[in-house]
Amino acid sequence: MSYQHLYELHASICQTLANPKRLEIIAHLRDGEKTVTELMEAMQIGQANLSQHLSLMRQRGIVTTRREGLNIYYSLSNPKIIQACDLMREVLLEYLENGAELARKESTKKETIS
Amino acid sequence: MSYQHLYELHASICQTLANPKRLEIIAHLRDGEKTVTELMEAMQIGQANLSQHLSLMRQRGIVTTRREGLNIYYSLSNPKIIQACDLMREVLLEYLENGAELARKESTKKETIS
DNA sequence: ATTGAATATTCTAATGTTTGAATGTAGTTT
DNA sequence: AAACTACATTCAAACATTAGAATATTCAAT
Repeated sequence: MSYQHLYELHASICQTLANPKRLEIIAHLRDGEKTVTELMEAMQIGQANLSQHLSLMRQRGIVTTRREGLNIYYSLSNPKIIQACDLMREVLLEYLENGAELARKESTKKETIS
Repeated sequence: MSYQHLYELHASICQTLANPKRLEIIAHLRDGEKTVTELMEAMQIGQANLSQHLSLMRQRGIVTTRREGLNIYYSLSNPKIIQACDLMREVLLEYLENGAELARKESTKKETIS
């Protein structure tokens, strides 16, 4: 298996997390399995679209399913997904704080100049 | 700031990692800053395209730059990015191992059935 | 001032993603 | 077996991403 191909697979994992609805799904599954209906009620999303997202996440190995009667329970397949999401969230928050700081300094600079 | 908006920002961080070339750039920057030319020589990529990827990564706060004469040095802005990438790589590898296992079991199943 | 090297930007065609509407399927209840 | 519930799939339009070609910018050397 070539490195190029590994990067592509790796990218497809990232791609799966690169959508606000899917991140929200992950947040909901963080504390245990949920049915599609439960997710649909918790989120603001149409049934078809939710199903599409879940289907993609299942294909990529992010979630697994279990049927019980009419309901299908979705759960995260690997706790490291939560860790990765949390880390990226931290990167985001640090960026926002930093960006706010930078913006403040920049505006001060401009004020000093003008 | 609404949760929806946070999910969107979070998704845009993930989106930035969701490309094989950009993951490769991150891998190259993992052990220190590099110029565009160094990256270009290390990777199989055109100059314009590399510049586009770097520009996107800079906008999203993934990398920072420093100019020295003609050269511009790029470096990762936050070590947590490496951690997040590593975690996702682990998720991928565990999935591949598992998938291989599943595929083996599935094929055994089919053999048993037929 | 001109030239050359390193990097960035713009434009565009090809390709990929997202979403809702409509329809299909699988299990359950009556 | 017919009707119902929970979920999945298909289709198509809107939108976003990717990459190369051409062009522009920025600094350095002459």
